[in-house]
Amino acid sequence: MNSLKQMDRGALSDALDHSGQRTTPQRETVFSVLLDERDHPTADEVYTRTKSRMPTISMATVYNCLETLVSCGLVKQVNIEREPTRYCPNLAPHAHFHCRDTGRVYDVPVPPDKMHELAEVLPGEYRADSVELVFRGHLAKGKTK
Amino acid sequence: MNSLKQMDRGALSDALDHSGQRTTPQRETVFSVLLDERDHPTADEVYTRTKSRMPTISMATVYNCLETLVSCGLVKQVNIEREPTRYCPNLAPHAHFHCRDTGRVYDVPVPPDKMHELAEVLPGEYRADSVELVFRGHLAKGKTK
DNA sequence: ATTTGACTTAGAATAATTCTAAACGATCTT
DNA sequence: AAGATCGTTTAGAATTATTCTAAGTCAAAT
Repeated sequence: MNSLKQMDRGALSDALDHSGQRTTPQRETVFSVLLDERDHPTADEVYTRTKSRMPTISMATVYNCLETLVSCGLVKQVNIEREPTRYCPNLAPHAHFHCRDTGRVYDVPVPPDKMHELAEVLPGEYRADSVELVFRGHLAKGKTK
Repeated sequence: MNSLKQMDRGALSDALDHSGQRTTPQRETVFSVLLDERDHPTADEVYTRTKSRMPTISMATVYNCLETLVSCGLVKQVNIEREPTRYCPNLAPHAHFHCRDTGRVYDVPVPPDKMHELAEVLPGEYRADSVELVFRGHLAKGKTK
C-alpha cells in the first residue's frame, strides 16, 4: 500500500491506460513519492525515497517509472544548468526559481496572460509548443521556505 | 594567426586582463571559432573547429578556454534539456528557440521591456539576477535558416 | 497450463565533463 | 642571462547521470 489518494490513483491509472501502459506497484509508489514532497527531487532522491517504501526497487526501475510518468503527461522534467534532471508533478504552467545558495528549485506561478505575452517575442516562423522560464538568484535573507 | 577582428581581439584581452587571466593563442582561437559561426556549438564541435586551425589543441584545453571565456563574461553557456552545453558569444539579452526537428538552437531577440515585465511574476522574496527563456517547437515548413 | 508481452532488475556501457599530474612557457628576480 | 615562479596546456584517468542489455518475473490471454 502506498500513500496515493484515491483521486491521484485514478489520474494515474487513467493516464497509463490512455497511453497503453500498465499500472504497477512501482509506478504507483514512485508517483506517490513525487506527490508527497514537491521539492523537485532528482532521480537519485526519488530512488532513496521510494526504496524506503519499497526496498526491492532498483534504480533502473525508478528511471523507467519516471520516464513512463513523463511520457503519459503526469510529471514534468525540470532541467537546470546540466544538473541532474528533477521531477515535478505540478502540471499547471509555471516558471522556476533556482536558488544559487541552496540549489533548491521553487515553483513560480505565472498568470496565463503573461505566458501569452511571452509568445509574442517569437518571430512568425517559429512555432513553439512549450516555453521554459527559469529565474536564478538568491532568496531574500533567511527565507528557506 | 587566427581570424579575430581587431575589435574582438581587444574585447578579449580587456576581459581577460580584467579578470586577471592571460591572453593565449588557444583562447584567441577558441574565441574566434565562437564568433565565426554563431550556431551554438557544443564543446565537441568547438574542439573540432578549433583543431582545424590549431591541430595541437586538446579537448581539455577547449573546455578550459570555454570556461575562461564564460568566467570573464564574453561567452554564455546555453543548456537545453541536459543536452551537451552549447556556447554563445551573443551577450545581448535574448531568448532561445530549440527546434525539435533539427536540434538546432536559434537566438530570439527580446525587447528589454518584455524582460522587465517578466520579472514581475516573481514574488518579492525571490531576487533574480538572471532569466532564462527557452521556446521549443518547430520551424515553419522548410525554413532551416 | 502455456504462451505472450509488458515490466523489473542488476550490472555493464555510454558520454559529457572534471580532475590529476606532468610539461610548458612567459614573465619576474637576482 | 639563469633560475624561479606561476598560470596555462596537455593526455589520460576519473566521475557521474543516464541508458542499455539480457535475464528473470508476473499478470493477463489463449
